[in-house]
Amino acid sequence: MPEFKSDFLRVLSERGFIHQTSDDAGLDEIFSRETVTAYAGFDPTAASLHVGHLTLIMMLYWLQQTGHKPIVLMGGGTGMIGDPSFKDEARKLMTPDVINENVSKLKTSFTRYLEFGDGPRDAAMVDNAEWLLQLNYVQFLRDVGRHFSVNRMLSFDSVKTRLDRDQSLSFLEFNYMILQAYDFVELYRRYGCTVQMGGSDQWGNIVNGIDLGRRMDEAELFALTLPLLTTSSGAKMGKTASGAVWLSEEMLSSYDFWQYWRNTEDADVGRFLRLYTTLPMDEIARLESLDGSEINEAKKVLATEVTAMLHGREAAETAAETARKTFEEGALAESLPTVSVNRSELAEGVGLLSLFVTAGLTTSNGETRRHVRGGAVRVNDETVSDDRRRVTEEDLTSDGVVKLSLGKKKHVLVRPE
RNA sequence: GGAGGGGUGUCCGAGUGGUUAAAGGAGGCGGACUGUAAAUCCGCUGGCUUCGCCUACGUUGGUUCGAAUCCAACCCCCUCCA
Repeated sequence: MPEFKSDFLRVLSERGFIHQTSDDAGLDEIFSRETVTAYAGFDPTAASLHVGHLTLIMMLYWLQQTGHKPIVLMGGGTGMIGDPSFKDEARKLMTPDVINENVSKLKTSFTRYLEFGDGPRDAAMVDNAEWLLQLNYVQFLRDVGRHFSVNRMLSFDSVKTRLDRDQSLSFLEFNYMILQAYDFVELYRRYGCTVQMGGSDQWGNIVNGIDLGRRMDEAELFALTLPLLTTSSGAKMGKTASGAVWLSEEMLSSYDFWQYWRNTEDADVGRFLRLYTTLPMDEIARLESLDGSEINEAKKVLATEVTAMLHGREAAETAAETARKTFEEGALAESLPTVSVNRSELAEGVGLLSLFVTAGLTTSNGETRRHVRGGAVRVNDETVSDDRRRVTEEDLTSDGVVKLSLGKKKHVLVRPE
């Protein structure tokens, strides 16, 4: 691994952020010489970012911390098309309404990581809909399209899977990389942005932007990509049964977010501490060297630190404390996720099956029933074997709640109202 | 526009008239073992008022006692030709 002069690249390098750059020496040069403006793009394909985006966000964080200017580019325009890179088939087109809504929701996730403002090093949030939606087709083709060779575009790995599998790649999708390339040039013109960062799957798109910048403006632009993250056992980051591990509190509680990190595989602890926390390297080295069950301490630190950055220190401490009480004392923690039921309903008795659905632990009565058969369902820590069991006021503990558990890890409190 | 191929459950993928809620795999969940880990083994994996009923194999109709399987029309995708 090369030695870098610039603070930014040194931090990224020692923490394992760098997969590939277009020019190690050139990047190092500009980062040590001046305040660099760099951007990363996020497409509004869902109403929340997920853990997979976190690496890129952390990269932007370090960029700002080491004295440079990050730009968060929302893909309000490119979202109208959909990135075909490495996808097996075309995504469904999203309606402009959904895109706009997603764009506005995604913005909130960045506020804890970056300081936005108008200063030279303040982060900026830009939406490429601003320029992409007004392009004049023929003019665009003449200005930008003439710089692209279809022969070359077809040779990119990112579209090869589609072509090799004889699946259609629509002209619409084929244009995605041109628009992303154009974004880079537009940001260079507007903000003097010279670096684009992204996942390794974006390499082709980014390099296209670099070429286009050179051809149109004789600009010297750079690419910096991140490794595509998987867990040690090869699973993609951030996938669970209930879907992705979302960053939005609305879509995933801070307690569940904390739990996700707490359950990190041993082999990933060090890597994740470096990537997703801001702890000093020697502290990470110490945590990482813990053996056997002691590594659980490191996992708790990891979970708390990552949660603190996203949801705030207080929420993280609460989640940690809730987990400690629940798992280590077996006690009933007040702050477990809670659902409320009508008190009069409870007086009559609520069916266990549907109560689990209400609590969000299962998605159907049938699923609950299967879990009962499998011995996974507990009420106040007692295994339930009768799927017709009803939950009544008599099940209320001295704390006035009923604790429902699915398996060893998922718990929800039911509170009468 | 013409010729051919295809659309199956979360995904991949078998199935070409009946015991098919649909093989197999992946993924996911649960159980055992552990350390809220990994690996391993076992179970589950459409819904419901569950000895039964309902929905489901691109859509809509039809043939039949009976269809994912046969027929017709339509929609979408792919390949080649124009």
